[in-house]
Amino acid sequence: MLTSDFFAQDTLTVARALLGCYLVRERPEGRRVCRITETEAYIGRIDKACHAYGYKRTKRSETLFMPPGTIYNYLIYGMYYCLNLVTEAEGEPCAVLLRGAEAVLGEEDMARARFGKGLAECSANQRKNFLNGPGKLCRALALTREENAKALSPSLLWVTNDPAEFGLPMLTTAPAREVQISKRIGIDYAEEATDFPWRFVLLPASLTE
DNA sequence: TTCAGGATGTACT
DNA sequence: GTACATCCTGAAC
Repeated sequence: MLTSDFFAQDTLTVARALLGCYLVRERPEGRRVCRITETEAYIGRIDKACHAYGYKRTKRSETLFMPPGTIYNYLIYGMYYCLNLVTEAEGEPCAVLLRGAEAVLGEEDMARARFGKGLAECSANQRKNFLNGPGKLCRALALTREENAKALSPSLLWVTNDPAEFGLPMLTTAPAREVQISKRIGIDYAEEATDFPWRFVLLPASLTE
Protein backbone atom coordinates (compact mmCIF):
# COMPACT_ATOMS: atom_id res chain seq x y z
CA MET A 1 0.00 0.00 0.00
CA LEU A 2 1.30 3.43 -0.86
CA THR A 3 1.67 5.44 2.35
CA SER A 4 1.91 9.11 3.19
CA ASP A 5 5.64 9.02 2.41
CA PHE A 6 4.76 8.40 -1.21
CA PHE A 7 2.18 11.21 -1.34
CA ALA A 8 4.55 13.60 0.44
CA GLN A 9 6.68 13.77 -2.70
CA ASP A 10 6.53 16.49 -5.31
CA THR A 11 3.04 16.62 -6.86
CA LEU A 12 4.16 16.14 -10.46
CA THR A 13 6.22 13.13 -9.40
CA VAL A 14 3.23 11.61 -7.63
CA ALA A 15 0.87 12.31 -10.55
CA ARG A 16 3.24 10.52 -12.92
CA ALA A 17 3.96 7.65 -10.53
CA LEU A 18 0.27 6.92 -9.90
CA LEU A 19 -0.21 5.86 -13.52
CA GLY A 20 -0.55 2.09 -13.62
CA CYS A 21 -1.17 1.85 -9.87
CA TYR A 22 -4.27 0.16 -8.49
CA LEU A 23 -7.00 2.05 -6.66
CA VAL A 24 -8.78 -0.26 -4.23
CA ARG A 25 -12.22 0.58 -2.86
CA GLU A 26 -13.54 -1.50 0.04
CA ARG A 27 -17.30 -1.95 0.21
CA PRO A 28 -19.61 -4.31 2.15
CA GLU A 29 -20.51 -6.15 -1.09
CA GLY A 30 -16.85 -6.61 -1.91
CA ARG A 31 -13.77 -5.00 -3.29
CA ARG A 32 -13.69 -2.80 -6.38
CA VAL A 33 -10.31 -2.33 -8.01
CA CYS A 34 -9.26 -0.24 -10.98
CA ARG A 35 -5.97 0.69 -12.58
CA ILE A 36 -5.20 4.40 -12.83
CA THR A 37 -4.68 5.66 -16.39
CA GLU A 38 -5.12 9.42 -16.18
CA THR A 39 -4.09 12.02 -13.59
CA GLU A 40 -3.64 15.76 -13.20
CA ALA A 41 -1.53 17.78 -10.76
CA TYR A 42 -2.86 20.80 -8.84
CA ILE A 43 -0.36 22.93 -6.94
CA GLY A 44 -1.92 25.71 -4.86
CA ARG A 45 1.30 27.66 -4.41
CA ILE A 46 1.41 28.71 -8.08
CA ASP A 47 -1.69 27.32 -9.81
CA LYS A 48 -4.77 29.43 -10.57
CA ALA A 49 -6.73 26.27 -11.38
CA CYS A 50 -6.29 24.98 -7.83
CA HIS A 51 -9.04 25.64 -5.30
CA ALA A 52 -6.35 26.75 -2.84
CA TYR A 53 -4.45 29.02 -5.22
CA GLY A 54 -2.12 31.33 -3.33
CA TYR A 55 -2.80 29.37 -0.12
CA LYS A 56 -6.42 30.60 -0.10
CA ARG A 57 -8.34 28.84 2.65
CA THR A 58 -12.08 28.33 2.25
CA LYS A 59 -14.40 25.72 3.68
CA ARG A 60 -13.92 23.61 0.57
CA SER A 61 -10.16 24.10 0.09
CA GLU A 62 -9.37 23.33 3.71
CA THR A 63 -8.92 19.64 2.85
CA LEU A 64 -6.01 20.48 0.56
CA PHE A 65 -4.00 21.71 3.56
CA MET A 66 -4.30 18.35 5.33
CA PRO A 67 -1.54 15.68 5.45
CA PRO A 68 -0.37 13.83 2.31
CA GLY A 69 -2.60 10.86 1.53
CA THR A 70 -5.82 12.63 2.52
CA ILE A 71 -8.84 12.18 0.22
CA TYR A 72 -10.13 15.41 -1.34
CA ASN A 73 -13.54 14.69 -2.88
CA TYR A 74 -15.81 17.55 -3.87
CA LEU A 75 -19.07 18.05 -5.74
CA ILE A 76 -18.90 19.50 -9.22
CA TYR A 77 -21.71 20.67 -11.54
CA GLY A 78 -24.24 19.72 -8.90
CA MET A 79 -24.15 16.01 -9.64
CA TYR A 80 -20.68 14.55 -9.87
CA TYR A 81 -17.67 14.18 -7.63
CA CYS A 82 -13.96 14.55 -8.36
CA LEU A 83 -11.49 12.34 -6.48
CA ASN A 84 -8.17 13.90 -5.54
CA LEU A 85 -5.35 12.65 -3.31
CA VAL A 86 -3.52 15.31 -1.28
CA THR A 87 0.24 15.56 -1.85
CA GLU A 88 3.36 17.26 -0.43
CA ALA A 89 3.81 18.41 3.16
CA GLU A 90 0.88 19.22 5.41
CA GLY A 91 0.05 22.91 4.93
CA GLU A 92 1.19 22.85 1.29
CA PRO A 93 -2.15 22.76 -0.64
CA CYS A 94 -1.55 20.30 -3.49
CA ALA A 95 -3.29 17.25 -4.89
CA VAL A 96 -3.54 14.83 -7.79
CA LEU A 97 -6.89 14.51 -9.54
CA LEU A 98 -7.73 11.00 -10.73
CA ARG A 99 -9.42 11.40 -14.11
CA GLY A 100 -9.54 7.89 -15.53
CA ALA A 101 -8.94 4.18 -14.93
CA GLU A 102 -9.52 0.64 -16.16
CA ALA A 103 -11.67 -1.82 -14.22
CA VAL A 104 -9.75 -4.74 -12.69
CA LEU A 105 -12.05 -6.33 -10.06
CA GLY A 106 -15.67 -5.81 -9.03
CA GLU A 107 -16.72 -4.66 -12.47
CA GLU A 108 -20.24 -5.94 -11.95
CA ASP A 109 -20.66 -3.78 -8.83
CA MET A 110 -19.23 -0.80 -10.69
CA ALA A 111 -21.75 -1.26 -13.50
CA ARG A 112 -24.61 -1.32 -10.99
CA ALA A 113 -23.30 1.86 -9.37
CA ARG A 114 -22.85 3.63 -12.70
CA PHE A 115 -25.94 2.54 -14.64
CA GLY A 116 -28.18 0.70 -12.21
CA LYS A 117 -27.90 -2.50 -14.18
CA GLY A 118 -25.57 -5.43 -14.67
CA LEU A 119 -22.57 -5.47 -16.96
CA ALA A 120 -24.29 -7.80 -19.41
CA GLU A 121 -27.08 -5.27 -19.93
CA CYS A 122 -24.74 -2.36 -20.60
CA SER A 123 -24.36 -1.07 -24.16
CA ALA A 124 -21.06 -1.22 -26.03
CA ASN A 125 -20.68 2.53 -25.55
CA GLN A 126 -21.32 2.29 -21.85
CA ARG A 127 -18.62 -0.35 -21.51
CA LYS A 128 -16.20 1.57 -23.70
CA ASN A 129 -16.60 4.74 -21.62
CA PHE A 130 -16.68 2.93 -18.31
CA LEU A 131 -14.20 4.84 -16.12
CA ASN A 132 -12.79 7.47 -18.50
CA GLY A 133 -13.70 10.57 -16.50
CA PRO A 134 -13.45 11.82 -12.92
CA GLY A 135 -17.20 11.84 -12.34
CA LYS A 136 -17.56 8.32 -13.72
CA LEU A 137 -14.76 7.03 -11.50
CA CYS A 138 -16.40 8.37 -8.35
CA ARG A 139 -19.79 7.02 -9.33
CA ALA A 140 -18.39 3.57 -10.05
CA LEU A 141 -16.47 3.46 -6.76
CA ALA A 142 -19.30 4.99 -4.69
CA LEU A 143 -17.18 7.91 -3.52
CA THR A 144 -18.99 11.04 -2.28
CA ARG A 145 -18.56 13.89 0.22
CA GLU A 146 -18.60 11.14 2.85
CA GLU A 147 -15.02 10.31 2.03
CA ASN A 148 -13.76 13.89 1.81
CA ALA A 149 -11.02 14.81 4.31
CA LYS A 150 -10.49 11.21 5.39
CA ALA A 151 -7.12 9.49 5.14
CA LEU A 152 -6.51 6.71 2.65
CA SER A 153 -6.88 3.48 4.62
CA PRO A 154 -7.15 -0.30 4.15
CA SER A 155 -10.81 -0.31 5.23
CA LEU A 156 -11.97 2.51 2.97
CA LEU A 157 -9.84 3.34 -0.03
CA TRP A 158 -6.18 2.71 -0.76
CA VAL A 159 -3.60 2.58 -3.54
CA THR A 160 -0.93 0.02 -4.41
CA ASN A 161 1.34 -0.94 -7.27
CA ASP A 162 1.38 -4.62 -6.28
CA PRO A 163 -1.58 -6.75 -7.47
CA ALA A 164 -0.73 -9.41 -4.88
CA GLU A 165 -1.87 -7.01 -2.15
CA PHE A 166 -5.49 -7.13 -3.22
CA GLY A 167 -5.58 -10.85 -3.87
CA LEU A 168 -4.81 -11.17 -7.54
CA PRO A 169 -2.32 -13.94 -8.28
CA MET A 170 0.72 -12.96 -10.30
CA LEU A 171 -0.38 -11.12 -13.41
CA THR A 172 1.31 -11.86 -16.68
CA THR A 173 4.05 -9.36 -17.36
CA ALA A 174 2.34 -6.29 -18.75
CA PRO A 175 3.75 -4.65 -21.87
CA ALA A 176 5.36 -1.27 -21.32
CA ARG A 177 2.95 1.55 -21.97
CA GLU A 178 3.79 5.04 -23.08
CA VAL A 179 2.91 8.10 -21.02
CA GLN A 180 1.48 11.16 -22.73
CA ILE A 181 1.87 14.58 -21.10
CA SER A 182 -0.52 17.40 -21.98
CA LYS A 183 -2.51 20.39 -20.75
CA ARG A 184 -5.18 19.84 -18.16
CA ILE A 185 -8.87 19.55 -19.00
CA GLY A 186 -11.70 21.93 -18.19
CA ILE A 187 -9.76 24.82 -16.62
CA ASP A 188 -10.02 27.47 -19.35
CA TYR A 189 -10.59 30.13 -16.69
CA ALA A 190 -7.15 29.61 -15.10
CA GLU A 191 -5.20 32.12 -17.23
CA GLU A 192 -1.51 31.13 -17.60
CA ALA A 193 -2.09 27.91 -15.64
CA THR A 194 -4.36 26.69 -18.45
CA ASP A 195 -1.27 25.72 -20.44
CA PHE A 196 0.75 24.00 -17.70
CA PRO A 197 1.60 20.45 -18.91
CA TRP A 198 0.36 18.75 -15.76
CA ARG A 199 -1.86 16.00 -17.19
CA PHE A 200 -0.52 12.44 -17.44
CA VAL A 201 -2.15 9.70 -19.50
CA LEU A 202 -1.17 6.04 -19.73
CA LEU A 203 -1.78 5.22 -23.39
CA PRO A 204 -3.51 1.94 -24.33
CA ALA A 205 -1.11 -0.96 -24.87
CA SER A 206 -2.31 -1.24 -28.46
CA LEU A 207 -0.83 2.15 -29.32
CA THR A 208 2.58 1.29 -27.89
CA GLU A 209 3.46 -1.67 -30.10
C1' DT B 1 -18.38 10.63 -35.74
C1' DT B 2 -19.08 15.30 -33.51
C1' DC B 3 -22.00 18.78 -31.07
C1' DA B 4 -25.48 21.48 -28.37
C1' DG B 5 -28.20 21.52 -24.47
C1' DG B 6 -29.83 20.26 -20.04
C1' DA B 7 -29.42 18.19 -15.41
C1' DT B 8 -28.24 19.56 -10.83
C1' DG B 9 -26.28 21.60 -5.92
C1' DT B 10 -23.15 24.34 -3.51
C1' DA B 11 -19.28 27.29 -2.67
C1' DC B 12 -17.91 31.59 -3.25
C1' DT B 13 -18.31 36.73 -4.59
C1' DG C 1 -26.39 35.51 -8.72
C1' DT C 2 -22.55 33.08 -11.11
C1' DA C 3 -19.47 29.63 -12.09
C1' DC C 4 -18.11 25.14 -11.85
C1' DA C 5 -11.29 20.12 -12.36
C1' DT C 6 -18.80 16.75 -15.73
C1' DC C 7 -21.76 13.46 -18.19
C1' DC C 8 -25.63 11.90 -20.89
C1' DT C 9 -28.87 12.15 -24.65
C1' DG C 10 -30.44 12.93 -29.09
C1' DA C 11 -29.89 15.16 -33.57
C1' DA C 12 -27.18 16.00 -37.53
C1' DC C 13 -23.64 14.69 -40.51
